[in-house]
Amino acid sequence: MTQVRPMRADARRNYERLLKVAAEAFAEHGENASLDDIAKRAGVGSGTLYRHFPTRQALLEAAYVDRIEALGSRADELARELPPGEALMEWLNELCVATIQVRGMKSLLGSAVTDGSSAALTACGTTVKGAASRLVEAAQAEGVLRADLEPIELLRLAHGVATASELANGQGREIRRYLALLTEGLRPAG
Amino acid sequence: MTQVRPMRADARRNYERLLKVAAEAFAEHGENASLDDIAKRAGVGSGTLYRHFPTRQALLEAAYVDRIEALGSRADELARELPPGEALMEWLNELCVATIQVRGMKSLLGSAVTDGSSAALTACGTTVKGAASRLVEAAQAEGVLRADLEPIELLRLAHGVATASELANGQGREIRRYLALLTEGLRPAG
DNA sequence: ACCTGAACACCGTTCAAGT
DNA sequence: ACCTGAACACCGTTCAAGT
Repeated sequence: MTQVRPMRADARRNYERLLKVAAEAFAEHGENASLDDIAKRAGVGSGTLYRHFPTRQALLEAAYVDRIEALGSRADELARELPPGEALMEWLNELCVATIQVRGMKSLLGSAVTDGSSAALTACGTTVKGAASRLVEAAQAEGVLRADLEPIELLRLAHGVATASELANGQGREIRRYLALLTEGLRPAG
Repeated sequence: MTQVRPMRADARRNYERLLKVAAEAFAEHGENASLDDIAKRAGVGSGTLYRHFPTRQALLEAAYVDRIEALGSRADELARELPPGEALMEWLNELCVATIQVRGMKSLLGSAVTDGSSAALTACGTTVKGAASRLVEAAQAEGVLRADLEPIELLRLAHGVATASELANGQGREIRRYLALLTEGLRPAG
């Protein structure tokens, strides 16, 4: 573990202002919000932004850490309240909703499950994959989920479902239907 | 129908050079290839590019019209050769492969099935949706596909499957597996 | 140790002037 | 009727100078 020195007071202040402004900017303009504009609105030079967050991904991740953590603890909450199969489906639904409705979250969640992505190894990726693994294993132990399904595959498919719902432009109204189609398959019922 | 006046010789020459160069540029740099660079490489002013193709989408569509048409006729070819269910699955597989492997095609195919997108009404959207409809109806008539599934929903889900496969970074190796998971559902077999 | 902001390279889009 | 390319506004990134 690398020992983290405490930041100088002005550095810490800038860091926090940047995070606050960045969250607003991503919410307003989406994941491609202007970095220069974020620095200006936070009242710092653009170099300062780059010092704290070398890449757009880094800033995106820092701005949404708490939301990702919330998704993680939500998984365990659902696991306590519902049977494994239902807990998994409900969590996937909330994951997809966040993917679509929280602007900037999509690219973050996407790179968390991208093979070979450096972001996949960061806090965000670890949290999401951990949560998915616990729910998947419980559902498989119960016999309500294919045993050959890897947690990361399910996360990728959920990202696909979110993408499909996004194309329908219904602010996520189609998520439950598309998740159900994935779960039940495309063959006629019965 | 609006009568199309033939283009002036130099206009036609520029139009064709732009298309050729654009296809190369999209293949090389992806859908965000620099428009300015395309104009330069085609030896025309940037204004000329904008005259012929007012938006990036318009250029993208023009550059890939023939590939889209090929997907359309491929659907009918498969319908003649295979039983309806297999023809549909094979076509979806080829659609997903094109989505991932032909750079620039993804955004085009995406906007073709985006609700409210102007591109959805263009030649590209009509062709793809027509092909999907024919295959879907045949499969439903045979009783191998859910009767409540709309062709456009299936196209959106296929786009989602392509996205999921893209995240796996396997150049499309996962497409067949992910399509199978969608078709068969996530519950244990048997 | 950290911050600033000018400087650079790049891009999309428009439009007055040209043929 | 069509083309050219300068002009404008914008963006990401770096780095010398400052505190």
